[in-house]
Amino acid sequence: MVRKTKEEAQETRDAILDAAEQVFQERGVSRTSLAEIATAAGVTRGAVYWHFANKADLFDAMVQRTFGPLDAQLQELRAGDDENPIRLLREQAIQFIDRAVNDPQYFRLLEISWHKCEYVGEMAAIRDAHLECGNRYLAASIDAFRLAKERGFAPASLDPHCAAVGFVSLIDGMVQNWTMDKAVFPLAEYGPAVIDTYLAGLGFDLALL
Amino acid sequence: MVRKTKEEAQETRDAILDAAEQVFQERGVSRTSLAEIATAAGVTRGAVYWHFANKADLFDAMVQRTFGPLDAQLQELRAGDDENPIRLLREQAIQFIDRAVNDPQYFRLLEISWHKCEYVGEMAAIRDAHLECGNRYLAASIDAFRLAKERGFAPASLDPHCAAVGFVSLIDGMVQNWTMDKAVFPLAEYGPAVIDTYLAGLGFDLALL
DNA sequence: TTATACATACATTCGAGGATGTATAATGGG
DNA sequence: CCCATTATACATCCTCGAATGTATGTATAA
Repeated sequence: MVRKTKEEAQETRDAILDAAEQVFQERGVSRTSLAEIATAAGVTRGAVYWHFANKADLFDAMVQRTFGPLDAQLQELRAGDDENPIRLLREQAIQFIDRAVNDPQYFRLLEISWHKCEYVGEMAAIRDAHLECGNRYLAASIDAFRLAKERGFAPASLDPHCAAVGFVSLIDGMVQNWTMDKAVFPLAEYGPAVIDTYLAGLGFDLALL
Repeated sequence: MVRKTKEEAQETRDAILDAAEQVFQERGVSRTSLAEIATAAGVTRGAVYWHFANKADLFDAMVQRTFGPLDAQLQELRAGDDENPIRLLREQAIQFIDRAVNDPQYFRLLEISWHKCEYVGEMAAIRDAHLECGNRYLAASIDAFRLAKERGFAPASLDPHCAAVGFVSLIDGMVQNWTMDKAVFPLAEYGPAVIDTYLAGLGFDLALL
């Protein structure tokens, strides 16, 4: 039970992160002590403090583990050279919804960061990162709507900024409400339908998507 | 500083609730001690414990103070005998947005319950109340869409449940995103526009609203 | 005279953050 | 290739402050 190999050390680190997800989801971030996480992971607080400076650092690592790779997908959106950029925007939104529905770990992270965590104090940095990521997604959406308008897929009256705000708010709102109580409505079914409703309201021809 | 009259006692109670709003917003619910609230209110912990059993009880009272009367407005929606119930639904949604923009106390409560509070443990009861309130609003929205369809204001293909989920999610998402950073977009301006976009996508004639 | 509306003081618990111990893997020298 | 050294990956221990809840004191309104 001492001095593991580097691989084993990585495993315990992952075990701590896994345990943190579980306990954070059950008891909330600020109410869980590092001792609880250690116990859930089958180690002592010493191990936790070895791998992470404090709870905020642990939380940050936990978030980065699953939300970090998400940035790559964002780049894909901006680099997309589809004739109609809204097609890709729609695709990725539906992918996001599908992942929230089917990937339990992703769901846990969403639930924790939305309903089991207070974005204040040392968590403010994480909040800012979260917010900045959201803003980059919004910026990409604005670009997509603007491009689509220039290419004639949307009416000239369309305001790209307003349209994008509504689009991302719609998705955020649906997934957030769904994470509060999955039984209220079937997200996998309603999600795409509501998105298409909104896009139709903007004047897009759904047959072209 | 001793034995006040009943009126004065009510004033200190309100002062404690006011202070709680401020401190909760600044530092988050779980990170603020009752001592901080007491100091901010200009009293001691004794006063806080006299008026409230503990932090959860205080939080509950704080929420009820501003969100309690909201239920009455909900009844208004169900009792509304407008020919087109979506007109009233739209009106109330815009009122909600306006209040979030113009009423600082209302905004504080929204920000606290969305971003500065963890819905776990003893707060779970409050979460459930919050959720139940949301579900009642959703139920009222479903009714409104169903009625509107029956009366021919919407195409026969409209699914009232799905339409209502999208509607409330849209509003929730916009106001939530706006509370995270007011500078990203003008809620008072975009809110109604996005709502109308969505309603148009559902097939409603905006001229009739 | 009693209940109220607090202030003050006290006991207890709990979690954070080091300090320290320690067995072993990794590394370098002969 | 073997051995000594060092760094690693934890476990254990200790101290400290902070927050909670309660108990008690007390002046005044009722």
